[in-house]
Formats: sequence, structure tokens, C-alpha cells
Amino acid sequence: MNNQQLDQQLCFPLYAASRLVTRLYQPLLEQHNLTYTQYIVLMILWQHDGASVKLIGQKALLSSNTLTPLLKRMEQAQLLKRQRSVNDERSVEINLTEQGWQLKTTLACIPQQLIEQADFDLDKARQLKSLLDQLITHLA
Amino acid sequence: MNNQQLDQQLCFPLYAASRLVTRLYQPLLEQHNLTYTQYIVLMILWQHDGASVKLIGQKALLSSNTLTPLLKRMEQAQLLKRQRSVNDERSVEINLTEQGWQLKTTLACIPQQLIEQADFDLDKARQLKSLLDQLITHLA
DNA sequence: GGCGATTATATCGCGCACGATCAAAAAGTC
DNA sequence: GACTTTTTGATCGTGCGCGATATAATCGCC
Repeated sequence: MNNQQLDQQLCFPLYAASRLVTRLYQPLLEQHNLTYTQYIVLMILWQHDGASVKLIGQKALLSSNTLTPLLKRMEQAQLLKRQRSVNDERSVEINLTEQGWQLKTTLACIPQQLIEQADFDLDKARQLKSLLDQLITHLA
Repeated sequence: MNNQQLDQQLCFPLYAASRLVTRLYQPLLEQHNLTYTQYIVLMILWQHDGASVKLIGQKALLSSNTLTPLLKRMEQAQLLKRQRSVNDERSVEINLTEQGWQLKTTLACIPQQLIEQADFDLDKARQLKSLLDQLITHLA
């Protein structure tokens, strides 16, 4: 077996599938002037409003060099507020605005829409997610 | 079930796993001044030397706005040559240089190294690849 | 063979990703 | 309490991804 063939490696299917799925979300998100990564961050904040940049980074596996400008853009779009923590001046707390919270309702239909649009076997999707979660736990 | 939770959706595990795996490759590739995407393109060219930009794009699911600058950088690194096709002046043919071919040998160990380094259950990896391939076929 | 439609690549702009580095605050050490 | 170390974000530079658009070559059709 030739390991060096593109179609023999796990790396490419991961890379390709990730981008293909992102492309599915994109048309739905751009209606609200959101990027895919911003949507990820929003989901984190809906669960952890007031989170620090560090916490968001841990959840999204991103670091400040990506998050700082991204959060600034989202602040400009009035989705959130950034302010230094009172307890620890090193840390920056991110709080959703009214508008940021409103998107939780507005975008609530997206997961279901995606499932329908992708029309991918639900069992396979669950199995895939389970394997990916195991891989992530293994690597992160 | 709350579909809107990050950990309930397929999108994030895909995104995260893809980036984590890329990070595994990165230290091995940077020794040869290669990026992950350049490595993907190299694998395609090892199988299809003389391919057009279009063909590479079909295999890698990338288009010219990504490939043109990437291929120019690889040409500057003397890994390949770009030249207009004689038959069809619209098309650009990519041919590996001696150096580009040499990397096929030099990098032959990477897949095996990755498997060992990741230390991920091989059966699960195969299963994962199979599901990803199905998803890609479904979406591409 | 002329001419509109299609195709292949290139260019531009923007937003990630991420390595490297820096600055400031906090925590640990003596 | 001064000093070192660690933690937290911010900044900078480079390379993707990709939507939008441009340009040139080819094709299709009459």
C-alpha cells in the first residue's frame, strides 16, 4: 500500500470535509454578516457569557493572535463588549450585547437547516462526531 | 436536546480535528519549508505530474485564487515549473522539478511517522476516513 | 468566419490561523 | 518588599481560503 497517496491519508479528508461543511454554513451565516469562526465564538458565548479571551480560546482551540482581532470586529458589529476584568487586569472579559443574544434566537434554526440541507445519514453523522471527538480528545 | 450547543454539532469537531491534525504535520513539514497545503499539492503532483491548475484544484478542492499564489511560491522554491499549455493557451501546466520529485522520497516517512505520533487506534482511523469520504462525496 | 457564451487562470480584498515576540499584571520565592 | 517566573492579551508578519471580478483563449452556433 502506498501511504503517500492523497487518498490513503486521513489528513486530506479531514481538511476537505471541514471546508465543505464550512461552505454549507456560509450562505446562512453571511445573511447576518457572520463568519464561521465568529459563529463558533458566538456559540461559546451563549453558553459562557462573560468568558475571558483565554476561556474562549480553550473552547475554540484558538489563541489571542486570532481571537483579539476577531473579537474586535465582533465588538464593532455591536455583538459584544470587551472589557478588562476588575479582579485581574490581565484578563479581558467578553459580554454579549442585546444584539449578540438576539442572534441566539435568530440562528436557532441553523443546526436543523444544516441537517436537512446536508441530507446526510444521521447515524453516520453521530458516528462521525463520536470518532472526531475521540480524535480531538486524543490530540488536544 | 439543544442543537445550538457547540458540542452537539458536527461542524466544530470537524473544524477542530482538521486543525489539530494539521498541527501534527506542521513540525515535520516546516523542516522542508513546506506548508500543509503545499504538501497536499505535492501529493497530487506526485500522482499527476504535468497537471493543470484546474486538475489540481479539482483534486484539492481549491480554486485559482488560492492555487495561483501558492504555486508561484512553490515555483520560487524550485519545487515545480509553471508553463502555459501549448494545446490550450488558457491552461497552465505544472511540472515537478528534480527537487520536487526528491521530496517524494524524503517525505515518504511522514505518513508512518504521523500514525505513530498520533497513536490513534488504526481501526477507528480507517472508520473515520471512510465516513469522511462518504461525507465528502455527498457534499462535493 | 464572426460573435456571444464558456472556460482557465489571475488579481484583489478580507478574515482567519498561527509562529514569534512584546508588555503588563499577577503569582511565587527568597 | 524586591526579584524572578508565569499568565494573559496584544501586535506583527506570512500563508492560506474564498467571494468577486478581470482577462484572455477557446468553443458553439449560425
